[in-house]
Amino acid sequence: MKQIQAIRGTQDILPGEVERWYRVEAAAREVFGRYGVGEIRTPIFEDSQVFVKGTGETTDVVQKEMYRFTDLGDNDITLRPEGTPPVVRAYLQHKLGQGRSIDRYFYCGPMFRYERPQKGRYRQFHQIGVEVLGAESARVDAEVIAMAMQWLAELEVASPTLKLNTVGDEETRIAYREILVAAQAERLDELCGDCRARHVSNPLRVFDCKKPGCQAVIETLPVIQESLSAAADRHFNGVREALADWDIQAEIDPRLVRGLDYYRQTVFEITSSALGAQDSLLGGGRYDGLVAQMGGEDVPGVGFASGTERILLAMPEAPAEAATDVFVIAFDEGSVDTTHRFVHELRQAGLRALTYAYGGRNKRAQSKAARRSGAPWQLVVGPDEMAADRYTLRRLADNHEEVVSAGELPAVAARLVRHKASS
RNA sequence: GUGGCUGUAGUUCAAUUGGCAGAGCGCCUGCCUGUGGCGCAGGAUGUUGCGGGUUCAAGUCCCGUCAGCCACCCCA
Repeated sequence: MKQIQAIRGTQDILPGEVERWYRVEAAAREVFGRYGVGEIRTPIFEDSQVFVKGTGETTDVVQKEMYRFTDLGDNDITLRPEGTPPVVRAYLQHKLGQGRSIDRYFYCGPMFRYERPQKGRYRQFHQIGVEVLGAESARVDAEVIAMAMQWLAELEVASPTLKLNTVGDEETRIAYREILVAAQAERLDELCGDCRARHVSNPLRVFDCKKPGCQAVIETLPVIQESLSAAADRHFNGVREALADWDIQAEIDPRLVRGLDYYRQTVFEITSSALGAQDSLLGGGRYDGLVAQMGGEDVPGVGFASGTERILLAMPEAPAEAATDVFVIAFDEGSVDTTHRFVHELRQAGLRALTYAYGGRNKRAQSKAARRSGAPWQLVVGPDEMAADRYTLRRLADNHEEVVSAGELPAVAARLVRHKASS
């Protein structure tokens, strides 16, 4: 029979690896908390319209990457490919905007896109993202970026580079689109098929194309910065000034364009040179208009999404944290019952205790298991100890020993372990 | 969705022109040593990713398929 395996592009996160995930998530909660951002959890699947309307009908994500199906009740369902539209949907559904002018949320969880898997790109992948709704100030854009940078710094991510651009407000985009379409039309025959299609559907996306022929044309196309409305120009300068004021280096990239339709004004991306082709750790921007697009008031928004797998790839290998405090070894068969009783008592006392004295494992096997566990403390139970009621807790790192009776063991061990944890 | 590279024990990797599937580490047992990253002796583990084909003979050659990786694409 064929071995059943995980679906292509999905993976198991195993013990020993999951601890690094905890670290990323814990740092997110902690750093985001400093900015007043609280967690929101939305369903993993939604009505497909959430993404068709939110992410945008013309995007590749919606057109060819969604896990979209009809359920048994004949509903059009999609496994979420990104986090922003569901947050906006929840924001509207629960009328979260009432009472507060600025709402800040982060989410954390799996996303699904049907793409060809590669390192740093999976069909089920994980994102941690932030959405700030109800603020139009450029300072909030800068705060969101500062928060992302702070988080990556705490995670010791390798060489993060912030790239920043503006795609203009509505007024800018209407004016710029005309100029851009005209410029592209002049050299349409030099563009690839995809770009000729984008020229009609979404001319801004032509900037994403990496084909040499298109690159040659792109070099000559007018950039949006030259068409910025006064308001958009002021906003972008506001973001840049705030970042400069907080000593955050930003590389202005006039051709940075995001692939989702809802971005307006500020867009940014943080890449890492440690990653190869899929080098984007995190991307985001402002999405004024999305809330209205999804049926709400005209509420502005700004946020980002990060790829957890990619952050993990760019993070240093953490030294393994011991998952056990005390490992108890039975010297012989006659010591096994006492060994297990001690383990039980240590656990009752709040310690992480482990033994390997099962089914006649010899001392050698137990000793190896103790080493594998990484437990800083070891206790051997043998006939001599039991006869004298004197047991030795031994710290492997420096051979420090504490001799205790059976009755004192849990309390003494708890004190020793706590002392170590706090030092 | 396109093109390419790679799949051998738990793991890292060998296996000459097609010729008996192996090693290190890890794992298990015994001996030894009262607290062993020791020593000695022994042991287990594979439909060589899967399915076909060529051949006296396939880990090796051919076809298909699945998976991973690289580039494109896309994006976080």
